[in-house]
Amino acid sequence: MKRTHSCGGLRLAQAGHEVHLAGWVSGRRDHGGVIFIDLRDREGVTQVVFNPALAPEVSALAHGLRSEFVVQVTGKVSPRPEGTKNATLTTGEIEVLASGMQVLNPSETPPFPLDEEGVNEDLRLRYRYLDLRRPAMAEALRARHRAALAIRHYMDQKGFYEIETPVLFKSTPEGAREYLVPSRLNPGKFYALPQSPQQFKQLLMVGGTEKYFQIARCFRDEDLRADRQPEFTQIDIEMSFIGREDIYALIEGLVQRVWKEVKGVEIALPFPRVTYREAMETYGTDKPDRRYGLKLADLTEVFRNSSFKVFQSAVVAGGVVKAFNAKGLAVITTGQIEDLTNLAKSHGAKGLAWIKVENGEWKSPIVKFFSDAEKKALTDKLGVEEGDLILFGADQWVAACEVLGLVRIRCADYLEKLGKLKKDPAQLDFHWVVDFPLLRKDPEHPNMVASHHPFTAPVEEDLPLLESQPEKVRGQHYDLVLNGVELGGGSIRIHQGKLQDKIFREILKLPGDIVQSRFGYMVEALQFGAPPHGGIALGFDRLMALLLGHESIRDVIAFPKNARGQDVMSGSPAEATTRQLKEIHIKSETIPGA
RNA sequence: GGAGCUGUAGCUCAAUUGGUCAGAGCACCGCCCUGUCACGGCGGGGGUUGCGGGUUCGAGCCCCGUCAGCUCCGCCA
Repeated sequence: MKRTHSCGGLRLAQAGHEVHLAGWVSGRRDHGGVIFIDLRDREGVTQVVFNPALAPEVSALAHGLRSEFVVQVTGKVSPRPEGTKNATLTTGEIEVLASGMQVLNPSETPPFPLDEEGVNEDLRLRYRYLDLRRPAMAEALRARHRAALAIRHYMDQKGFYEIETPVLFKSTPEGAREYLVPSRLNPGKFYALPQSPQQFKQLLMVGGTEKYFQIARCFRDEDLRADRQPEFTQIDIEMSFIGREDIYALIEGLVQRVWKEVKGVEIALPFPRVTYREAMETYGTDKPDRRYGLKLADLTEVFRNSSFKVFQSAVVAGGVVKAFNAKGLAVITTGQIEDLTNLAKSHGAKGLAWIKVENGEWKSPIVKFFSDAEKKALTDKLGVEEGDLILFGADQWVAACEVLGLVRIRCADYLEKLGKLKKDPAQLDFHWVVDFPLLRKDPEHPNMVASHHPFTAPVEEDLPLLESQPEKVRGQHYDLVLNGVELGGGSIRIHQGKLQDKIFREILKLPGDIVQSRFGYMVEALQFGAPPHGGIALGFDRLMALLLGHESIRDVIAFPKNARGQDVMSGSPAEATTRQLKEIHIKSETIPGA
């Protein structure tokens, strides 16, 4: 053994013991005579003292130590002299008086300091193996391991089996764009990497497994975000003979366990339920951040007969007028108003109407169109006061809500920077969003499409509406939301083959041959006595980011990709050779001769 | 596909209206220093201001283009 203790473990109790430590030099203070080295491993830091009076040869050697050298030290644990204890270190009561030292490996000068925050992320990713030595990253990996263990213990206690499902799967083009994997043995054919183990976990239920879970890697070839990676990890769960309430109870217990074991934080149960309709009406999103107000109000009736044509015509067209009061944001700059307008426009709005209330005056390009009655209704409904900013949306219901929902979030950011609003990460507003519509209209599609996926079961009492008013049918779907982040979602599935087939053919109107080739085996499986079943998937990376207070899931993944899906350390993705391409029967447009 | 922000030493950043502005701290190298923990002192090296054009007597600063990183919109059944 190269060491007898970790660099985080020594206390006064070990005083007088001869120990071996090994680790990285994280700092040195060379006084010419005595030299102090902070020796770091993943458990902590211990001060090593080289005293020329006690160990002249070793001390001479210690002059040559530099940052990130890997060394092994032999010495005696000694209480620090009075007045030199360091309360910021867990090992601060003691130090190790070196009697021997060996450099196990020297190091180049690190390209960035490992003891400071705020280093350019691109550089950190390029040297991820150094970045991972930083205590914050070491802590993230430790916590992630703890969380995974807590999940496995909890799921085992609840009677679940952890079962692996294939990574080489089949393309199901309805959902997210997939990564394709060419098959060498089957020229011209491709696997696809799963966007989730959805179909396999349902087939496990048909297979009588009853309770399945998996900490599963999933793949989606879509554009990246701070909370989206091309490969990410889901806590995937499915169970038989259950209803929605069973899933809520299971997941609430799971989340409670994880927060308790990793953070020591007690979470109150049960989580509140919010309907999709209510979330959209009030917050303009199906994953609301309810830690702050800025709630949306409906003003459709106020402007039904307005002389302001933009609002009035939206109502005539069957739409709505919505608004919210960004309390205290009248100090907004012209540039910020322009940003908000661009945000609204990029989401399909024609513009963004606003009113600033400053010095007792309503300042706005549109206020001249408002009657006194309309102004009074606004004041009453939105609680308008000096210093407020009112923002409007007028469109079809979903569009108006969503645009204002985005604007609301951006306004909250502005208010937070002004110190007028606080989004406290310690406040944990878990809630379920329920009663989603089963189907929705998609502008790029002639028919209705599944709001989530086509295996979601309709709410039973809505079944009679499936043919007559499909848009009114609610799905047995549920999302788990925390502080404006969708942590996960799932549903009770359709378990009757006939109903599943009807959804594919008659409601989603997929061509018969497509249904057969893509989902035939699913429909067939459901016809062999599939049990009623349902499940959920939680985003493990997002969960960890929220748990540890990180903005980006990249900070809780050991080797993440950048915003272009590249690993800048290894240089992936990279070109393939002509020979490789030939083997898998691929011709490249960008590689000559391939 | 679109929008915004950013790009100056190894790192984090500064440089008034375009005018000795190529700078600081840390890091690095050398010398000194026996109780520091952000050790201290003296000295030193280090730059194609992302890249390419343009305007100007003069560009880190203004204009155009381009590249890269991040964030957001679209996208994410």
